[in-house]
Amino acid sequence: MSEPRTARGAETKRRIVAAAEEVFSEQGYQQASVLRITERAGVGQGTFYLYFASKLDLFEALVDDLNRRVRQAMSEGAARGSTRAEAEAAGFRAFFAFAAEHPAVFRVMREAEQVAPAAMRRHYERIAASYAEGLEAARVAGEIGDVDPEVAAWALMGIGEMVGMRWVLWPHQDGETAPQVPKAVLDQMMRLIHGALDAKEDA
Amino acid sequence: MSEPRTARGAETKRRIVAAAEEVFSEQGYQQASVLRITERAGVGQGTFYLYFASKLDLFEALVDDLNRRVRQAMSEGAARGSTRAEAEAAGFRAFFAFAAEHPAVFRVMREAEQVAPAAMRRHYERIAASYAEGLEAARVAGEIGDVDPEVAAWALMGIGEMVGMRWVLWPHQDGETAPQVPKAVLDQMMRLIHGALDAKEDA
Amino acid sequence: MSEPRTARGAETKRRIVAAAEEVFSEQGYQQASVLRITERAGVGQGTFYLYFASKLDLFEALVDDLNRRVRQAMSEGAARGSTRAEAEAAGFRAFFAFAAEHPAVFRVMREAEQVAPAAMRRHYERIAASYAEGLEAARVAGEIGDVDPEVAAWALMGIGEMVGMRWVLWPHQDGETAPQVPKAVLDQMMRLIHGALDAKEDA
Amino acid sequence: MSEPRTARGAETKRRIVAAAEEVFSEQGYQQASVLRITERAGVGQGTFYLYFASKLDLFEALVDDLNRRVRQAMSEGAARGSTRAEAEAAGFRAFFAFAAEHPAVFRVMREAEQVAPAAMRRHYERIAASYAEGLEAARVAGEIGDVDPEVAAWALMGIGEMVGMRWVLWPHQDGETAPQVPKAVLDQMMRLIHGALDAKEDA
DNA sequence: AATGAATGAGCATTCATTCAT
DNA sequence: AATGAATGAATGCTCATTCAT
Repeated sequence: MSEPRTARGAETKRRIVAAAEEVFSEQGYQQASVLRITERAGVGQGTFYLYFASKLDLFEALVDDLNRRVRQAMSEGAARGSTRAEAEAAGFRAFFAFAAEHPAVFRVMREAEQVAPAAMRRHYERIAASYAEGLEAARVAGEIGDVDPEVAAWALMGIGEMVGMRWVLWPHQDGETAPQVPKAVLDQMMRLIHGALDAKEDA
Repeated sequence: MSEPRTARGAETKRRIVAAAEEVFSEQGYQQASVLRITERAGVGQGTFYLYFASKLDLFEALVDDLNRRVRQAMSEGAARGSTRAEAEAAGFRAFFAFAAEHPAVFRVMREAEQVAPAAMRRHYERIAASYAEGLEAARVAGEIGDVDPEVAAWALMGIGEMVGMRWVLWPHQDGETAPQVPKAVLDQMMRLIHGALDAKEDA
Repeated sequence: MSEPRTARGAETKRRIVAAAEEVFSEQGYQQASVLRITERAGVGQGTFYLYFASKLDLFEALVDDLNRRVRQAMSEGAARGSTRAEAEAAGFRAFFAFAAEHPAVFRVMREAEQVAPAAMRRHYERIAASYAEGLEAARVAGEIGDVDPEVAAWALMGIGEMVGMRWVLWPHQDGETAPQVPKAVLDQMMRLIHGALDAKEDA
Repeated sequence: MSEPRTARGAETKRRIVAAAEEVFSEQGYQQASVLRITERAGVGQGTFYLYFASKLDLFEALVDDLNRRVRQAMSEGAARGSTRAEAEAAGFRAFFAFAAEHPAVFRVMREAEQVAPAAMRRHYERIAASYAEGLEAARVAGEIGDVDPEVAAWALMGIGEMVGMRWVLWPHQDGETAPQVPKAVLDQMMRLIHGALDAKEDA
């Protein structure tokens, strides 16, 4: 197992990761045998071990890859909002859109709890850190109330996860056009979030 | 496979379910072989199939069982609060306490996404329905703002899940005394929730 | 395991044998578990071992039982023919009728080759002996040619088996009315047999 | 499971089929575990599933393989006879010789009744069709009487089966030199057959 | 006489991984 | 770089049989 040394090798590795995302997402970690992944990728079974030390190694690589891509999508989304509140909503919209395209971001991550716990923690911690950073800046700028950025970050992430699972993943039938979270739901959700963050004092 | 017809049989079945909660939680669905479960339960391997049609059948039974118990714990907890806000906080505390005792409520459920998706949906839907009912009553009574009870229910559940995973499950080392969510975190979390629900108007 | 000592016990044993004929015939020796047989018989699983030492013991008992009954049916059939030729045809007709009612006489016997070879040999040898005896008497009486009764007996039995399998067993769908060998086929078959037996000289 | 793509693979598959004929014949379908077959073939247990989808799949392949070989042997045998009657006797001799070498042709086929009924029917139907064709030609040529070729074909096949079982299979002890049907028995049998087929008129 | 509970041996099948080419 | 062949450990499940009641 080693890094590809030629363009052909790099392409082969890329195809294996792409196949893995599909197969892990459709069938879960255990059902997704190395054979099925290599068949989907159109390479021989032995080829797998040129680029990955083990099935678990590939899984962890996929977790990290998904994490990188979902954060990228979210920050690009958020960049399109002109106000803080708009950026926030746009970030969530981008997350839901990514999840609709890549249900693996739910399915693989949830299974990762048992399969690759460290990789799974990294995933959530990175997203939370990113949220927390934005919240802290907003707090300092007085755009939101005096909330604890870390707790708020995890709370917001939990809301996104659960709403996404409920309104993106579950209506999603494999092969069907990916659904969007209904506008009314998204609006209600953002209203709750703004209420939570704007709170200046409380009981 | 059938229901036990004697007291001895009922006791045997109970021991298998208890063993399964431990083993599934520690090792995950795939690693938790039927042999390991029956050894933990102290019964023969074949005995398993007197009471469960398959390993999956037991898993689904466990999901439903955990769901029943966690809802029971939450409603008992909530009953101890005298005001609505106190009841809410007490419900979350009860949830976190249950999760500390039964980490399976996170681990098994997350894995259920791939293993027994229908059972897993039932779990979340039942909890959400319970939350939504309480929120609707509070809304009608004017105790909270004019929120959509269903969206709010899923949002609250997401917060509980994520905070629980971060502050109960992760610090939890198997065998070690079960941790509590730090008071400061719980307070911050409740403050966010109250802010979200009390919102009277919004952008 | 022992003989029943009461009328109730005798009835229980009878029900087990009757259930076994059905289940062995439908599912084969291996698929026919003791549990399935006792369920069909409407008795408890342990009850089986009051009357049979093992599953194999029951199977052998069933082979012998079927053998007794098929020979009984054939000799009763043959007794209805007034001439030798008529008796012969009537014997075959009775065999086919029995086989239609009791496909086990094919299915169980064929499987017995591997499961209980001694019992299976007894079955064929007894029928052959019976045929041979009749043929020898007919030969002495000059009713048939100078054939070797033993070879002829096995040949006739082979014809009956194969024609029965082809025209009784195969058209037979479980649950459907039992078929008869078409008259034209039976006539052709008897013509061949008479030709074979009447042969006085040959190349 | 797929066809071998290299010479090495083809050789491995061949060894598995050869081992299967022995083991199925000696021990029967159920006792012949995949492990026992692969041990006899000298390959790993998993290798089996490279070439066969299941134990049953191999069994059916073996039934078809035996059928092909026994028909080949019979037609080669028959080709050595110069007259029709001689060809017929030579065909039976070839069948008995094959059966002596390959008792599986009885044992496997008889068990196939329960295990793989469709494959077993194919076996008998192919042989019968072959017989019937020859008989029809002989009938048209006036070499035999006016018999129904299909009924006669099944009758002849039944004779061959039963005589073969009685005088080839049963005297056969595994490992011992393969027996031949005694000449006297074969002569008697052919005499019966000629009598049957030459019949010009009958009741 | 009858039975339901219990068991452990046995088996078909899957699969991650290694290796020779 | 690529691959198909090979493997053996692991596992879910079945089942004949025993036994306490």
